[in-house]
Amino acid sequence: MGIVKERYKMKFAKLSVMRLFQYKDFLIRAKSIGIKNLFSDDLAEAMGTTSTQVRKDFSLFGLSGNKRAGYNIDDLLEQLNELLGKNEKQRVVIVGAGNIGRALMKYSGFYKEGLEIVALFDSDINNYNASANPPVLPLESLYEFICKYKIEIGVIAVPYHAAQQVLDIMILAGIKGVMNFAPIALKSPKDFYINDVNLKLELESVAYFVKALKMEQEEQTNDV
Amino acid sequence: MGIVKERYKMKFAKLSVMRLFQYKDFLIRAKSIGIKNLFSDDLAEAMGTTSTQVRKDFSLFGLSGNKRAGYNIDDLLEQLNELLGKNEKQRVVIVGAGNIGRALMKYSGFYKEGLEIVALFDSDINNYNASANPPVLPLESLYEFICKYKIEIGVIAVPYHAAQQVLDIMILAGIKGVMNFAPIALKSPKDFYINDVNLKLELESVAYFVKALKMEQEEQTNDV
DNA sequence: TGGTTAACGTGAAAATATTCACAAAACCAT
DNA sequence: ATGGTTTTGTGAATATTTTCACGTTAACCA
Ligand SMILES: NC(=O)c1ccc[n+]([C@@H]2O[C@H](COP(=O)([O-])OP(=O)(O)OC[C@H]3O[C@@H](n4cnc5c(N)ncnc54)[C@H](O)[C@@H]3O)[C@@H](O)[C@H]2O)c1
Ligand SMILES: NC(=O)c1ccc[n+]([C@@H]2O[C@H](COP(=O)([O-])OP(=O)(O)OC[C@H]3O[C@@H](n4cnc5c(N)ncnc54)[C@H](O)[C@@H]3O)[C@@H](O)[C@H]2O)c1
Repeated sequence: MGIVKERYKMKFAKLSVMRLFQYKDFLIRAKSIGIKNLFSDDLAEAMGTTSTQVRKDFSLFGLSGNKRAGYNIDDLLEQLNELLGKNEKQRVVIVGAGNIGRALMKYSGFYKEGLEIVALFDSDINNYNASANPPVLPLESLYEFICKYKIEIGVIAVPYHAAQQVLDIMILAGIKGVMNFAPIALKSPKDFYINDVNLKLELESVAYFVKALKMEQEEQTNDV
Repeated sequence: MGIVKERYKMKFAKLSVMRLFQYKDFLIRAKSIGIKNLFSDDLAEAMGTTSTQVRKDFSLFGLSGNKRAGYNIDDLLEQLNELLGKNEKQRVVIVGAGNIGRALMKYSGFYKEGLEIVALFDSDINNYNASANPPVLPLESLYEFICKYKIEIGVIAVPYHAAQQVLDIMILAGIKGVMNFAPIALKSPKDFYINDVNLKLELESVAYFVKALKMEQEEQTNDV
């Protein structure tokens, strides 16, 4: 019964999962500057949330600390790594070696967390570079590559009109989840995970909320 | 009373706002291929949501269509542009001319939506390029630039240890909201809007949920 | 050593977000 | 015109997430 409940939570508490990853990053940093223990208050302060939220997140996933002494960073990190699966290395392919694809490729932070970008794929012959590390390969070899190396994670960084076609190849070849930068709602089987990252939307929304804040202030000034 | 309610909703229905921007993008595309009208079902299908969600979002913001005839794209786009503020041009500065900063700079899609990237700033002299368009300028000129051109929107694309210091300059100079790529919780006044975009987190979470899906399937196979 | 108390852990309550269910309007066919 | 059908618009219900409130417990202190 308890286990079923846990599974259920794991499936639905998406936002908690996201926060756990963030807690982990902060803990790694705290550890690196010599901190050994901290309280839920400290974590909350660093993460811009509340101590209740921190403890609730931990509670949902069965992570525990010590009454009055807070959390031991080493213990907590061990539990988090277990839970979040740092220990298995995950290989990732990126399709689209343009602005975004290359930016991700050059970022070194993924590797530390067990995510290895093993290859990029592009349809433009001018972008091929088989001897680079990671290599940029022709789109035509995508299917075979995924099958051969049993890749499960992909990134879609192609223009929106090519995104579904790329995804279809990935699904057929055995990929189970993607991070998608193309601004389009992709179709996939139910047991496939898509994480849409729409950077235009993210920036537009900043402009919107800035305007909204401004209007709110004007209103308050005009009131009373 | 009605207006107050609307304002309240505008402030809190963040996810609805985000979806409105997405509806808008889809409508622009639909219009460009000659479509004149569509139903909430069509929109829902294209966006990967439900028609109820679409109508509810519209309802919250007072957007309306025609019973039985659905929505006229031109009308709807006009209302959306009014609401989401396409009509004002917004100038944006990016701090950090590295992988992410440059990827954003090269993306042409912002301009169409009234977002103009007017300059990048960096602390590394090797990245300066005052004659490029947009120019890459020294960090030292950031404060003055923002003040001079009354910029309100910023992007933070620097390493995490530099992010707060960059934000502090921006706040002081009059910026009102940022999109932040640095994986750290930034401190800002209450009337400042921060949109955190944590790409490592987004990719890690794909790996996590793929694993979670797999475990779920295994469980189902073992059950019965 | 036993009382104090700071901090955790977690049900219950509140706030948000989504989905349901259906009335009302618009169009169509007759 | 009239009845049937389609689609919108929206309160009410449900689901999810966050916050509150407080019991519990282990560390510290006198
Ligand atoms: N760069 C940004 O800041 C930004 C912002 C918002 C959204 N996006 C979205 O992210 C995606 C990628 O953007 P970008 O700026 O990197 O684009 P880009 O044009 O720089 O790169 C796209 C790459 O995909 C390749 N490509 C095209 N069709 C392909 C196919 N069928 N298979 C394989 N490769 C193919 C192209 O050759 C190109 O190298 C786009 O969907 C874009 O809308 C990007
Ligand atoms: N590239 C990615 O795929 C990726 C993925 C996840 C997170 N991020 C985050 O996004 C941010 C930017 O990443 P990136 O890959 O573009 O990094 P980058 O190292 O390529 O670029 C950072 C740029 O910021 C400049 N800089 C450093 N300190 C500065 C300061 N005080 N003021 C102005 N400029 C300064 C550097 O000179 C450099 O040009 C980082 O915080 C990183 O953690 C990036």
